[in-house]
Amino acid sequence: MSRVTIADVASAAGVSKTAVSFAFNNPERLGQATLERVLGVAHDLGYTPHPAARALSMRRSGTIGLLIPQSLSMVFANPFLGELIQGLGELCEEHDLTLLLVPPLDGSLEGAIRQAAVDGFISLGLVPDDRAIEVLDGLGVPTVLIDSDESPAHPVVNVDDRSGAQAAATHLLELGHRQLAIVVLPPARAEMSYTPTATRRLAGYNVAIEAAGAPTPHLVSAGISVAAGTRAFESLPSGKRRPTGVLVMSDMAAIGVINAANAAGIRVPEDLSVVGFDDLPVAPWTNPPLTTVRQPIVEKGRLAASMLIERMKGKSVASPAPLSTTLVVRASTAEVAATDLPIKRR
Amino acid sequence: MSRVTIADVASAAGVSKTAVSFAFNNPERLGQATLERVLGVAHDLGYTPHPAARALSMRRSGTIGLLIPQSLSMVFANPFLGELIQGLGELCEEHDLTLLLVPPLDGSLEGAIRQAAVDGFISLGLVPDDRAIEVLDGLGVPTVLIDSDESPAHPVVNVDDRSGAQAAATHLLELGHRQLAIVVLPPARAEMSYTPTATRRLAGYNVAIEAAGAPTPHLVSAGISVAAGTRAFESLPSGKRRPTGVLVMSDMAAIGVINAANAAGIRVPEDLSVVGFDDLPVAPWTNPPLTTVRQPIVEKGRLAASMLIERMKGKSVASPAPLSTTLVVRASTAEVAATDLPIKRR
DNA sequence: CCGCTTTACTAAAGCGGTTTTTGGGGCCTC
DNA sequence: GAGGCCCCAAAAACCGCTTTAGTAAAGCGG
Repeated sequence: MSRVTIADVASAAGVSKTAVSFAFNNPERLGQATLERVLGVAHDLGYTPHPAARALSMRRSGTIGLLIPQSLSMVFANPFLGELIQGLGELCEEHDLTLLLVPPLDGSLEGAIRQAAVDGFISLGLVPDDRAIEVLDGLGVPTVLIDSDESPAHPVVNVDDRSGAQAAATHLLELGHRQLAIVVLPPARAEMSYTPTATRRLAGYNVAIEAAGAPTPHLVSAGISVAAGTRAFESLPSGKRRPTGVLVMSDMAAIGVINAANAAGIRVPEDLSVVGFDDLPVAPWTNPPLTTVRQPIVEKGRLAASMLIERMKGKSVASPAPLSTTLVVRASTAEVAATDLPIKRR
Repeated sequence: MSRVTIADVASAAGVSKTAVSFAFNNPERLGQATLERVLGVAHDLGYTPHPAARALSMRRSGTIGLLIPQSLSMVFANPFLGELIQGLGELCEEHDLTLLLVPPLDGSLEGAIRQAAVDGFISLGLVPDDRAIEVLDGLGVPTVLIDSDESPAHPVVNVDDRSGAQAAATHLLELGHRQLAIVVLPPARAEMSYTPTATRRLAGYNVAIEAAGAPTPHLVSAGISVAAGTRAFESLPSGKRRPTGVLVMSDMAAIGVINAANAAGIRVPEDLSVVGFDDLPVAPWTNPPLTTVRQPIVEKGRLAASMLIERMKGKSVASPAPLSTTLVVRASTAEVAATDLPIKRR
């Protein structure tokens, strides 16, 4: 009961393999009668070209790979990826492409890359000189980077993390907050330093804080899950050094912070202001609704996919300007409480 | 600057292609010295076996396909899929597999299937006699069905939709609601009837309603997005025939219903009780927190993936019993208001 | 009826690997 | 010193498809 091959169809229809192949890919090169006969026989036999054989022969698999630096269960816990895929998906479907999710296999992204039969890669959060990207380059597979550093070798799609972060910090400072904490995104892979995204956001926060002459904020690193946000809250200083405002680099972690605060009897926003980052669809529904920095995630995916598709056609594309971010003020931020005002401390 | 092939490595190392292949796949068949030399040369040249060629030759691609009946942008708007992929992903990574998302291409799932070089398929929400599944069978690719009907030909992973739905309806009825509406999941594909899931949930709702002798509920069909829920609410009867309780087959749509109700000045749960289905992570954060039926989505993915992997090894696996569902009561449901009590109408 | 182009189809050479089979020494054994 | 074994490595077949180059027959103007 093995698979029906092109040779089976050919002999059943009394023609050559070539004719069968033409029937599907080059019908105008066949006579009307033969064409119909071949197609008929192929259909009766339930013939489908073997995708791998086709890919090998045509040097094209009809698939693009999404390079994910962490495990799938980790990264899909954050709706961010779902949003991104919505954007990628639109373009993929438009161009008859399927999307392969490529997480590290056996701890190694490079190994996973080698195994992936794709026409192009979209990399998420990897710096251009990551080993994995170098492997990609060696292979000559077109690649587009999302949330990375500027690179001469690759087109890169970014948002204006810095301005967004700066706006978030400024917002808190204008509400009178001085004692701030920052919840930083963790490195994509254990041995690395901050992700490019985290670095830019951190810079944005700090610009505003320094400009306002506020004290150096307390830094905590936390994953992108609600649970990680909870842990981050618990590691914040308490007592009189407790921050009155927290800048969180991810909405999911921000939700964790809010939950943990509520559980600890600290009211948001009365006792603690929280600002997220992303503006995920859940942001308006949290309790209280989350003040956050909006970034156009779906658009990011769409743009990256369209650029990759251009590259796959052999055209060269330039990195676009970073997409703009905007602060969305909801109810998780408020003026600092009177008792927390710096003036009280004098 | 074309790709480095096995032949390049072979000639550079002064050996045959066989030796190079053995160096990677069968190292013990090579002498120590040759092995090291070949591996060294391969590394220097940056050689990586061509995945498609490898797949063709080995009859194995190291990829499993997730068959998605709708467009990616549609289906990823619901966190359900992200949850499911968390479960699938765990098993994939454990077994060094990557995950290919296969939505309909050019409107045709079958076409997309043919193009996908995978070792097995997981199908979401398709009935066993769907054309797409038939194509799969013809190909002899192992397949596991999620959210489908019982099938002798395929293992299928389901949850106990019926009991869950029945519990949800019973809950509302016990709170005194009589005038109910049901928001049904739409067919997976335009030409089809209700999905297996929708059918089972509907049956569960109806069992409870009939047992309580309540009037026939109003039926509305709506997609799985918030916006669809909003539209569903707007098409509910108003005036004295307005339902006091709504049973929604998806949390996202339930959120839309709540939003729309709030916007229309109808309070949840005082004026309207809403029950969802899924218990997505957002359910506790909605305003008010959503009463809903919990189904173990991640577990569903895990189970389906592990079954598929067994099948891919040639073992045959039986469909497990439906995973259990439980009603989670939160704040979106309450006793029917006095003015709505049937007794008032007499 | 001859040479030329078209039309309709086929043979064979890839695509880049894996795997089965074959063969060439070197070392033992009797 | 011939035969037998083992160890390594190479040759060749194969996976299933596409595509180039080529051929036989048909069409056609003169």
